[in-house]
Amino acid sequence: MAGTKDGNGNDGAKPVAQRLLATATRLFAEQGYDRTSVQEIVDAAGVTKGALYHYFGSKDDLLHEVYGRVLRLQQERLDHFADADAPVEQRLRDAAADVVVTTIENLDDTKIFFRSMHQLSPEKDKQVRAERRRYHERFRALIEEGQRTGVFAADIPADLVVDYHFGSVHHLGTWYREDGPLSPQQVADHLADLLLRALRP
Amino acid sequence: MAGTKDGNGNDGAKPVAQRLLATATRLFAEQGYDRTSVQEIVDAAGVTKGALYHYFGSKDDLLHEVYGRVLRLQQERLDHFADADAPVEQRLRDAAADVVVTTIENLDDTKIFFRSMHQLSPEKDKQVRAERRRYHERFRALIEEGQRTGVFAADIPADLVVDYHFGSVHHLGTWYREDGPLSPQQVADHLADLLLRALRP
Amino acid sequence: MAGTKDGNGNDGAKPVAQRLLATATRLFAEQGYDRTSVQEIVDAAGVTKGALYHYFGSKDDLLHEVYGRVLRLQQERLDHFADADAPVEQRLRDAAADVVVTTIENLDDTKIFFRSMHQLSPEKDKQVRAERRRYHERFRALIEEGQRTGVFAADIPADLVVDYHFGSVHHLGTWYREDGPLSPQQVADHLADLLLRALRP
Amino acid sequence: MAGTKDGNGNDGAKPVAQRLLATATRLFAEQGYDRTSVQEIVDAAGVTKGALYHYFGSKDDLLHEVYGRVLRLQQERLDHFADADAPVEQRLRDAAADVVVTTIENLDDTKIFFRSMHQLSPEKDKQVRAERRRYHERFRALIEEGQRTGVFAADIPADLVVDYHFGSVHHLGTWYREDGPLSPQQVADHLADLLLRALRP
DNA sequence: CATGAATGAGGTTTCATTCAT
DNA sequence: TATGAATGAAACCTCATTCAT
Repeated sequence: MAGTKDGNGNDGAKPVAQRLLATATRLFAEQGYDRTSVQEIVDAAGVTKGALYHYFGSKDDLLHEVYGRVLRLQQERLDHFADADAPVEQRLRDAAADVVVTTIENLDDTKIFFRSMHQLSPEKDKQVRAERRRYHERFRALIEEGQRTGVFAADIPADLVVDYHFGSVHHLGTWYREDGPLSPQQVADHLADLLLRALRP
Repeated sequence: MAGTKDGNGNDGAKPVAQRLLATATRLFAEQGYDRTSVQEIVDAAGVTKGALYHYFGSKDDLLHEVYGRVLRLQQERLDHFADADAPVEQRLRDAAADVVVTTIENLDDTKIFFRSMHQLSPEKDKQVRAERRRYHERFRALIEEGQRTGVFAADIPADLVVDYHFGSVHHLGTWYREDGPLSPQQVADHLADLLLRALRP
Repeated sequence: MAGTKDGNGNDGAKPVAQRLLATATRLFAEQGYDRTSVQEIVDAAGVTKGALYHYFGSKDDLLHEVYGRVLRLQQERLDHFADADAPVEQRLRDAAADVVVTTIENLDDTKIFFRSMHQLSPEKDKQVRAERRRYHERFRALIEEGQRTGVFAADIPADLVVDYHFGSVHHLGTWYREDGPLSPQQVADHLADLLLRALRP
Repeated sequence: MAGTKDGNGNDGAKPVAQRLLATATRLFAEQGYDRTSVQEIVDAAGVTKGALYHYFGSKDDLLHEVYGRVLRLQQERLDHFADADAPVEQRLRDAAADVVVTTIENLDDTKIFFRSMHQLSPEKDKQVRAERRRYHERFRALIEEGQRTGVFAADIPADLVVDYHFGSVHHLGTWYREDGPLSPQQVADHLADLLLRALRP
């Protein structure tokens, strides 16, 4: 009786809601939000539409849940590294590398995040933008701190540097392959290195 | 009174095919490819669906045309700067800055490009990927040249650096606003600067 | 007042899928497959398009279902008569007459069958052809048996005789009228008679 | 300069109108009337739509022209054989065989004829039906003559016999293959034979 | 004679969502 | 909790025909 009830791949091991979310995440990442039908999701999850609408108010809700998970995760981790007791260049390096690793480890979620953000309903979009802004500002504060204390070059707007780094993070979904030559940590180290070098005074 | 009947953007001034393409570009950039219906495009362009399908074989074709235009433009400009007679750090800086300026100047096209690439039909997708690869390789060659000649740091994969820079270019559509504090040229100079600094040995 | 709300043929008495199939059959027979729109079918059946596509994968599927029904019916009946314990000329006469009667009794289905066969999708067409061939061969075997045993003229290809008879069956949809002078059984007897006479040695 | 003007397959050898009709006939036979678009016809004939509508009032007209040609041909030939100076059984045999041969020799036209008859506009349909009726009656008269004079069995309605034979003619398009084992003349002889044997008193 | 751009109605199909059970 | 039949709007696309040139 332990583990799964039946033998097919989509058994009842995980609670239905989680299974639906995981399936939707995979399909959204593979095909895009608009190209994925509710029917596909429930078929792949082995449930019926009624079940989906029991747990989620709409298809849009599913997308929002994916966002929520990835946003909470990244914010927590950024706070963790930014609050550490270390020189600012170390804290920035750690934070910059960590977001790369967690992005790669959750590549499906982040692909969806960056590609489908503009497909949320207006109200949810507003909410997500607010959380994104908070994240951006925390990261920017690190850069500004370094600029104030003279360890980073100050002749460049901190906002631009944030977008510079997140551009490369955003882009990971386009080119990173699990079976490529670099491990997530190696990519992270290289990208953090590039950022820190670019900020050398 | 010059041109045609009325003064707004949707009169009959431009040939129908061009008008359709321009309208589609704008709507795709604003709403995304999937969210934009053929009906919306033809209504906004002031023609009927029949006219659209007279000039374009499918909705997919419209997207492909947008891509073609931006790809040709960027490849031409990259070739121009990469072939120049100047030190490699100058050629890379110019190319890196130029792609930022032209991306901002064609922000609708490039937004579509980066967001909707994966929504092309398989055959067209293949074709676009091939052209993208050619672009990528030309850019990478510049970096490798600098690494070989010792003017750029050699302890980082050139491929990764290309994706590093194009991440920030890709990202422009997400944050750049015409009415923001920085002109396209200023953004370009800053981003090229960041790249060149990151590559200092 | 038995059954459901109203007394006309399109109430909710029959399950929706059956009602759709019956309606489609009638309309295909009257107007042809291509000339009958899905909208006409659902309007006549008193449901919406969504309902039709809930039960049938495509318009093509509807046609295929009609075929399936008539093919199964005719094959069963042919097998029944061909397997009987009687002289071959009796078995052939019975089979030949029966296919005429059942064709007339299901004239809508068979009209569609003969007129629209070539409008099936390639894969379904292949399947139908295979079943038709099986039917043809069973019928031919009867003729060949009579030819071998000397009760039928042997100087004519059995294949041709099968097509000779089925030509007249095929043709029934073109000229037979319910209110004409001959009952289905009379037509069947005459046509079987013609076939048997033509086969006299 | 003799013959054709240019080297492609659809040159100007034949007058445009004839070329259009021949092309339409082939396409209608291959794909059916409804499945063949005017665009396909003009593309295959190497002209433009304007040209087609210059010569033919509508797509329907093309179909009607195909019918007209085959109807005139068959009526002429039937009249010729029926008016001959020979015993009625000879005249019937010749007419019955001839319609088979000319049907096979114009199989495209006759396929269209039998399959698409019901797709004519009401007025043209009426006209075609009238000509068909005239043909049918001429053929029936031969049978009745033989029945009156005792050379044919009289216990069967002459109308039914006509449809019996024309069923097999109608059916030719379904099974006859140019590369099959029987020549048109052989098929014709066999089918005429079957008819005459069936009519033996 | 012939062109081909443009029309506008209609084609089949998909889909998120609801609701009686 | 969960089902799945049914909705109805909207999607992309096709086509016979017209008309200014």
